[in-house]
Amino acid sequence: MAYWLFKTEPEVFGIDHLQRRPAQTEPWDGVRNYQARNFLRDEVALADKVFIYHSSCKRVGIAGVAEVVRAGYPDTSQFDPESAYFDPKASPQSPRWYRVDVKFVEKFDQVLSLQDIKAMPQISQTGVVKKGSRLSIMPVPETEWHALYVAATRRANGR
DNA sequence: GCCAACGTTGGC
DNA sequence: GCCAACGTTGGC
Repeated sequence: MAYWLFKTEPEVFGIDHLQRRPAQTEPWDGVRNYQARNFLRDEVALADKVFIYHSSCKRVGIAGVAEVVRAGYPDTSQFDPESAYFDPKASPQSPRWYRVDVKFVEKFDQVLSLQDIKAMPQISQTGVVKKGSRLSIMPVPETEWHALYVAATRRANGR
């Protein structure tokens, strides 16, 4: 099993939206970056765990956890001329963009802030701490996942 | 709203 | 295939 971090703008779709979805499940679509696409298509697997990261908002950081319930398959929004994610160069015969389905697992009582994450000496690989990292789908090394998870739940317990 | 960093586009 | 111009991301 692998671990990931997915960025999202909580005003558009955040951990609360995911929790309220039917079956608490949602297709993670609209990713239009090749490096992120490659992860979704080739590497993100069933049962992988995902940190939901809130960006471009007041409380930037990791808000909770989701689980992959369907591995990569074509993002149908690329075929829909009505969609903001429409891509005229894509076709069902040769899809360009992929998505996975994720299911809500838990929401942390408090967001583990980017500031706190950057202050953790054991976090160096997870892209979010790197300057200029704009990837919206990024791998999290297992050891860093566990450290982040402990930090997030410790905060949630009020210490 | 600013601006640095990055990805993409397109002329050549 | 280079690279300048442009658009977007995202923390602050």
